[in-house]
Amino acid sequence: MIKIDSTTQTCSNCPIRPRAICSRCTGEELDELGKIKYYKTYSPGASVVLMGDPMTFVASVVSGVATLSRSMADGRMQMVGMLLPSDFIGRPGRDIASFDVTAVSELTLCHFHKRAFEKVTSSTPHVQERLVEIVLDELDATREWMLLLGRKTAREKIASFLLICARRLGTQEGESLQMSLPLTRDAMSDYLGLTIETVSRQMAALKRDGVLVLEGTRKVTIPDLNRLLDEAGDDSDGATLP
Amino acid sequence: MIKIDSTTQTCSNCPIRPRAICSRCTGEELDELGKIKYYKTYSPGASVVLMGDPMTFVASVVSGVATLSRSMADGRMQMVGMLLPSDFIGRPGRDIASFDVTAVSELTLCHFHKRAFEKVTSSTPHVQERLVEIVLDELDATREWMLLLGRKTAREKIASFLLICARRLGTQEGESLQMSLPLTRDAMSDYLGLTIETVSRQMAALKRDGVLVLEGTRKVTIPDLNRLLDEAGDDSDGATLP
DNA sequence: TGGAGAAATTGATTAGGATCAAGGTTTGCC
DNA sequence: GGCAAACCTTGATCCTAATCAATTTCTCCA
Repeated sequence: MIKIDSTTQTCSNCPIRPRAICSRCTGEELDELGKIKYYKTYSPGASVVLMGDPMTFVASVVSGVATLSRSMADGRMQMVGMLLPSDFIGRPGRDIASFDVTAVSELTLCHFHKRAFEKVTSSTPHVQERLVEIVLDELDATREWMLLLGRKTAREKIASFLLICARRLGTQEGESLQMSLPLTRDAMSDYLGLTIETVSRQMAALKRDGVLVLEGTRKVTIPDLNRLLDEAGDDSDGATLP
Repeated sequence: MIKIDSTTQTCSNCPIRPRAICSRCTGEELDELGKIKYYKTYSPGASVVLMGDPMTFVASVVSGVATLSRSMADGRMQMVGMLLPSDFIGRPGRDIASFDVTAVSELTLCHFHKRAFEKVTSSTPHVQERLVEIVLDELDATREWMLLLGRKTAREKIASFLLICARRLGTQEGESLQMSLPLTRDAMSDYLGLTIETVSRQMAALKRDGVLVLEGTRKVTIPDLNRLLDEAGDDSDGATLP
């Protein structure tokens, strides 16, 4: 029987957070799943799946960071999503991966066999409904990202990225907010549709202007979240992560 | 009882194409829906829903073209999707619209009350499954579009757009392919993350280079689809429409 | 059929980010 | 601790697409 640890918001029987899949699970529905899970670890840079590969599993991120991306024949590539702990990888009903999944840090996934997973979801209406919701959330976040890619300036893109990271990874520290960036400058440039040089320059500019404080290259402090929000040029504060 | 007209691939009882929602409906599941549908017409430029509005219906496009878009406080906007006949508008389980829907031509929608629709879907597993699939398709198309917005040149963007239009709207005409563009230059620029001037110039360039033939401003002939595919710089030929 | 307004094209100029090219810093490992 | 490789920053220059500014071409209705 699956229990939800309401403190950590993490399902105690599996690393899939309630918001990811089992928010309404009170009982045995996912029990079978718990029995068939297995863990797998990937080193930084390792490929989890390649576009076109058969997808025989669904999984959730236990620890580390992974990216979703698509690339062109000549090597240009665009990240289309970033996966943090508790995020879900998988396409119920789909057999072929439609993008690359790559580990950007030491990454641990909790796998489930896709068929078994599908068996559970298809026989459990509320899990099915939750799936539609998850995918709709992803779609919303992805469309938000389209606005960023198509219309925002480099500075706004960086600010938006920091904002998204702050929302998911930031910890309050008195007035300000602290976090450790999940991506290298290089991966950031892939995500934002920029070059690494532009990312570096704009980070420097935001630092110079007091929007952020950098300690080393990854540790970021945001002294004033509203200031960052302004810089991101965002209407909606519902920005989430594709 | 819903019947599927296999010739037109259109459900005879409602204008939702089988691929959109009821490909496996052989019987009464959607019967109730057929009774409660109603049609509504919008003139060009009219707003169907605005971001943040309560969404009390789901609908499908009967005729005309609509766009999905998001905009920033200062007026910059980005189209995030284009809806052609048979496409589906709606977010089962969602009460608030997360983008604007606008008619770009005379537009007729077939509406269903959302609650009634949800009742049908939630009690019909295979319709539920189909819903997940529809949203996953949209997600794939949207991610494909992210690659375009983030990494393609203006010329490649135009070529990609033409390719997508050709796939959905083109009619074989001997060796070549003909179609009528569904969007104005202005709407194209919104879709592609460009300005209207750049769209115009690149269309002219592609015409000059023999990739397309223009008759008036909307009628396009593609003499060689492979040439266009090259210009679009696309790996996958699975490009679909967000 | 003519004319007005919308839509599209074309030209000149500018600017934001890419590219090319060195240097600096971290990080990790022996 | 020292070294190498990866990662990051900074500078100079270039180029693509944006911006500003007129026309020109459609469209559609009186």
